[in-house]
Amino acid sequence: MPELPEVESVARQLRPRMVGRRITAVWWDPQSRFTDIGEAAGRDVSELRRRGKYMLALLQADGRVDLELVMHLGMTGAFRFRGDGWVPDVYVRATLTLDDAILDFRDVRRFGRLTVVPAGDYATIATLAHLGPEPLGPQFQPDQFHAALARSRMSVKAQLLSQRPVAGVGNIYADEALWRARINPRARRIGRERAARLWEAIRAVLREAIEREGTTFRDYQMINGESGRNATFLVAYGQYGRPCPRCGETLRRILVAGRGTTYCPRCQRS
DNA sequence: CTAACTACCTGAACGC
DNA sequence: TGCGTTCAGGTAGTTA
Repeated sequence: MPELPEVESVARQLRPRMVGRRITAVWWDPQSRFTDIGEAAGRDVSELRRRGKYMLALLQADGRVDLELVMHLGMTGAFRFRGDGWVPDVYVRATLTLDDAILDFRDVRRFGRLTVVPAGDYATIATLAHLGPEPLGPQFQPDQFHAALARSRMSVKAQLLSQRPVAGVGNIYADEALWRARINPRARRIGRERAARLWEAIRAVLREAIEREGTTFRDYQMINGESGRNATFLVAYGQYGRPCPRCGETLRRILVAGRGTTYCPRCQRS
């Protein structure tokens, strides 16, 4: 379940090996739900950005950026360069041939997506088009975050997962941040003070996870095939049945927005 | 429009 | 040991 820290770690490794290269050919599994990425062929990658859980490769032809390759890892997506101890297997769903390397996109569960859009035009990708601010960027501010949460009547966890109040938070870091901020995942009205606490918790949890290059349970790998080191630091996500490290109460597992959710019934009361 | 629900996908874990 | 069932979860599409 790659979320912002995992995608950031992948982007950091991908960037130096993609930017400045020409995509000479592309292949994708016709059975995948990828839209056509054929337009990427023959273009140069001028920049690799990350927005939330998306990676965006700016593509230029004749020195002008006109297209964008949008990449999402979904649940099990990973990029690997041929060589590097990596040999392609049956789960490779797309291949980008660069002028000096071959890059495979491997995705066991096929939840990942690659698609080419006109530069900056995300009309066909609703989540990206309505994506909230970067949690570690200057646009993400406590008051604005409070106002964004107040605009919806969904539970706070469902809102985080929607990517609208803030970009890049998924199931793992939502549970971690809500635990840290002592907010019940089902809470629907979040006051200014608690919004500010959650704002801080999201930033802290993501910053720490990025330092450890993400959380690996099973599938997430970086370009070099290595795992992230954050899994052993998780306090809430998947820790149900264990005592809360803060108050000792047994952490409970519930379903929120259709997702497994772990929280502390004592210190995350409301 | 909003919010809730479901499908997608496949290996791992579980139950008998 | 073997086989069937359930679970995980980000997003898109559908429904109310």
